[in-house]
Amino acid sequence: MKYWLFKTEPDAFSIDDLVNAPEQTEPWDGIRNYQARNFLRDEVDVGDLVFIYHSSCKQVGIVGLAEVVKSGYVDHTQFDPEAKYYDPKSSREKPRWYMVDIQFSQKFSQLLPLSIIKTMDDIKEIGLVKKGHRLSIMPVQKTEFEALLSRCENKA
DNA sequence: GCCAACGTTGGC
DNA sequence: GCCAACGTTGGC
Repeated sequence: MKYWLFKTEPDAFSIDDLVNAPEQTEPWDGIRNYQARNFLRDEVDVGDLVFIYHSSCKQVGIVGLAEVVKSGYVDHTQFDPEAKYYDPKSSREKPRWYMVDIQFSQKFSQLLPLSIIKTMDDIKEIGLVKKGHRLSIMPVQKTEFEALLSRCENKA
């Protein structure tokens, strides 16, 4: 099992939207970055755990946990000229972009702010704390995942 | 809204 | 294949 962190802008899609989604499950579409795509297509597996992270908003940080329920498949929105993430250079014969489905697992009673994550002694590798790392899909080491998770859950 | 740090594009 | 220009991300 692997661990991930997915960024989302809560104005577009928040943890509460995931809670309210049918079966609390949502396709994670719209990823248009090759490195992130490679993770979605090749490495994210059913059963992997995913931190949901709110970015570009007032309170930036980890807000909840989800589980992967469907591994990489073609993101059909790339073929739809009406869609926000339409990619005219992609084709059905050679699709460029992939997505996975995730299901809500839990919402933490308090958001774990990025500012706190940056001060945690045992959190040194996650992309969030590294300069200039902007990937919206990033792997999380098991040890760091566990440290972050316990920090989130102990903050009742 | 600013701006630093990336990623992508396209001319050569 | 280089690299300048441009677009995007995302914290602050």
